[in-house]
Amino acid sequence: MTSIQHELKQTRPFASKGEEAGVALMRTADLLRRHVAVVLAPFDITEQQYNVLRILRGAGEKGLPTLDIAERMIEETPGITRLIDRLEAKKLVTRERCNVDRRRVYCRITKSGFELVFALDQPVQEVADAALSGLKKRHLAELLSLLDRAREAMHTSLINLRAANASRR
Amino acid sequence: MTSIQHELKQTRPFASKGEEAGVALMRTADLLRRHVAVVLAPFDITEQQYNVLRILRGAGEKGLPTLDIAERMIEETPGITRLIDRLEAKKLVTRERCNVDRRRVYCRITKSGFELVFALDQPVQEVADAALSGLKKRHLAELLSLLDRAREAMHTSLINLRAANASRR
DNA sequence: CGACAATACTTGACTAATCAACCAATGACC
DNA sequence: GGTCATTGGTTGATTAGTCAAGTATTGTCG
Repeated sequence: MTSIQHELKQTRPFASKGEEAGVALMRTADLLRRHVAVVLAPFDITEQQYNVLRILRGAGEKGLPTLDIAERMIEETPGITRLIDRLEAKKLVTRERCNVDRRRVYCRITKSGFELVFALDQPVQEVADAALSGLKKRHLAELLSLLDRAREAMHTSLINLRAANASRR
Repeated sequence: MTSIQHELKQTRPFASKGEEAGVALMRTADLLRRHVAVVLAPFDITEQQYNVLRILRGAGEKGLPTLDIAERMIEETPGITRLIDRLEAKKLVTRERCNVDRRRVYCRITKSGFELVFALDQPVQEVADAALSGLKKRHLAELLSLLDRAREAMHTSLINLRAANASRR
């Protein structure tokens, strides 16, 4: 009986190693996500909102068009517009329509948004390191390389899957 | 520049290896989650609903009390009651109050719920294997062991974190 | 230059997740 | 046996996520 089976009190075995690794992967990520959420909660922002703020900090002065932000999110987010609506309401970002290409809306982080992300830098790093403290440096590097390798295959297969699914209608 | 930085078009470096591994972990898991979601979509159930059905299949005839299901979920779900409400509405599970301990509500999978999970076994396993096809057997085993090790530390630290946060009020 | 496709969002309608407050049943203790 | 904490679950209010359809702008090509 593997550790993940024990954790989830599973009675039946996994159909394949891939399925087992997949379940372990999603569960581990969820646990980590919740670590971060606990740190963010007192500041009244969600992980996704925090993710946007960090992206916009990285983008600098000129900001970034809405959909470019969506592309850079850790977790895919179709509701990017309303996500940014909420950040705008909190005055953590501003939006401005681009004059060169009037379809685009540039988003920029505000001063108070910047201060918020900055204040969160240390606690977030600390919680991430603490959460993964079970792994030594060498293990972290190994994990990273395995994950990179896994994602490579997934990136193309997800596109294919969706295309196949869409055409089925 | 690492692969995850390139993927997210990140301009600034990660503060620590832990943070970088954490981001890679959440992104990889999200990608996998979406693979599964695409497979489940035609059957009109979400990943969480599917997770509950699989748990109840494993539980067998006698079923499982509501909160016991919550404990076994891959992703933590405070909204377990309403999640099962929806499964009940679809006639995929039934609920019955326990006569021995009248606080408990036992949930059981129905015949059509069982048939649905059964029909999904193969496609779900296939998509998981396909998604992780970048990793050879040996790699999967390594990944699994690294994830197990990571979760061990997280399990206790999350409880502590939440307790510390709660008492701060 | 005019039709048509593509891009970059936005909106509406709906479903799902979250948190706190609640209620009922049980267990523990004097 | 009566109080009080605990357990197991539900509900209400709010926020967030999702999908499909819509609008405005731009780019393409005959």
